[in-house]
Amino acid sequence: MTAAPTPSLRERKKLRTRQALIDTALELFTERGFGGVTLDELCEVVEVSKRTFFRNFTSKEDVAMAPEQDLWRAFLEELETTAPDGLPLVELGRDALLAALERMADEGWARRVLLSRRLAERTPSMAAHGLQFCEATTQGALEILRRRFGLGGGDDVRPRLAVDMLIAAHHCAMAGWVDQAGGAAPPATPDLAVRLREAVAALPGSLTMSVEG
Amino acid sequence: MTAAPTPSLRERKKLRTRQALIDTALELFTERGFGGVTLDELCEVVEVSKRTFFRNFTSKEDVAMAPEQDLWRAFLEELETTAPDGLPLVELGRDALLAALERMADEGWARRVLLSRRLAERTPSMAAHGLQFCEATTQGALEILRRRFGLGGGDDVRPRLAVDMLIAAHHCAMAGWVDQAGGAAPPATPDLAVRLREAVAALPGSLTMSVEG
DNA sequence: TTCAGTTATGCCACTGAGTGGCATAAGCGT
DNA sequence: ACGCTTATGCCACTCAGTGGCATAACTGAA
Repeated sequence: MTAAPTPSLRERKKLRTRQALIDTALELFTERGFGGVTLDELCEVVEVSKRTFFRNFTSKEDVAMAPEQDLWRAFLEELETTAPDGLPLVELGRDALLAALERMADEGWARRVLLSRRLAERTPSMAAHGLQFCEATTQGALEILRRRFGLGGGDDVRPRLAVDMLIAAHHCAMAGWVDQAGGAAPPATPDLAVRLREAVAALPGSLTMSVEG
Repeated sequence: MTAAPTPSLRERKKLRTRQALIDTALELFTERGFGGVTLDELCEVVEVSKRTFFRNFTSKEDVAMAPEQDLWRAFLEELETTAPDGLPLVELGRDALLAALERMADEGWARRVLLSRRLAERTPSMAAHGLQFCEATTQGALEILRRRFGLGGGDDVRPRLAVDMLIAAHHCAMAGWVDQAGGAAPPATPDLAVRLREAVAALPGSLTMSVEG
């Protein structure tokens, strides 16, 4: 929609090293664990100075969480351009997230996210970094909602709760998707979309659910 | 209920240095910012070796988030001993959290949490650490629910969503409480309890809320 | 009080993440 | 071929966090 077809050689080169860093990092971390790989090693493999690494990513955790960050960035963009429709806020967000998900269909995004999540499960600092980015996305989403629709003014906590619910549903969907992917079939983004719909649909039930039943 | 009245001199000493580290850390961080204070400085003020610091806390962020961790620990204990009652899961959790909150009424807990949250607002790594601890608490809560009530077996996502909703409500309550506390009156835990009740009560409305209304 | 046994602490050296400064090379427009 | 911009490389540095080992402090019993 907005991107140029060929964003100049310099840009492409930068993007390529960035991608190489992400892919190599996921590979090495998966092989020997997050703590078992130093940045110096990673940089040596990719043939890049450590200084360059930190111009592309904010931290060691950041490079391994990059795939998910792409999704959230796309989500905010979708939320920015989507039509109100009078839908419930949660469903509005859900549709924006689904649209963002469809944009990720290309290349090996699914594979990368899968590796990233598996890593995050056994690496607290990665999990923390991911959650922090979710929080930042929440803030961004609320800002958009406030600006576009005038929501969240004063002390109305409902928009915030609605966005948090959506993200909770996403976490559930992602967790189930990652677990399922352990078996034979390589996981695909459509599967994740289905799970997200299910999780959002389960929200009302989980609100009223009681311990016996 | 379970604690001993005087847990031996050694224990008390340990607790004292721990508390001194927390208080001094909050003080110094508030004064000069999280990044503006090195652990060596902190340890020098408290007259403790850096090695000792890391026997009490897992990281620099950890010491500043200790007050909130106490709350979550108490929450899990309450959840462990609370009666089912046939209440909705979210309300069960809410009551456990309220009970935990009442346990925090003593001393300057409110003041410490306030400082901690203010710090976390402008220190991403602290926010991340806090979120990660919430996530760990969620896992712990789900484990308790599964063990005590057989919930969450198979692929039922509802318990997980319910717990996440509770935590989202808590975040809202906490955020509002911290903002309000900026004025004159020093904030108290009862105020936080009220806000938590309100936030939980707002959950159904936020689920159905639409953009025009 | 003394004497073991336990446990917290201090000290020291070390790894590795992350930063700042500055020179250089690579892409870019003319 | 020429400057101009921008990414990169290199170097030295700070500081968080860890491991090992000696020592001091507490504890419980003789």
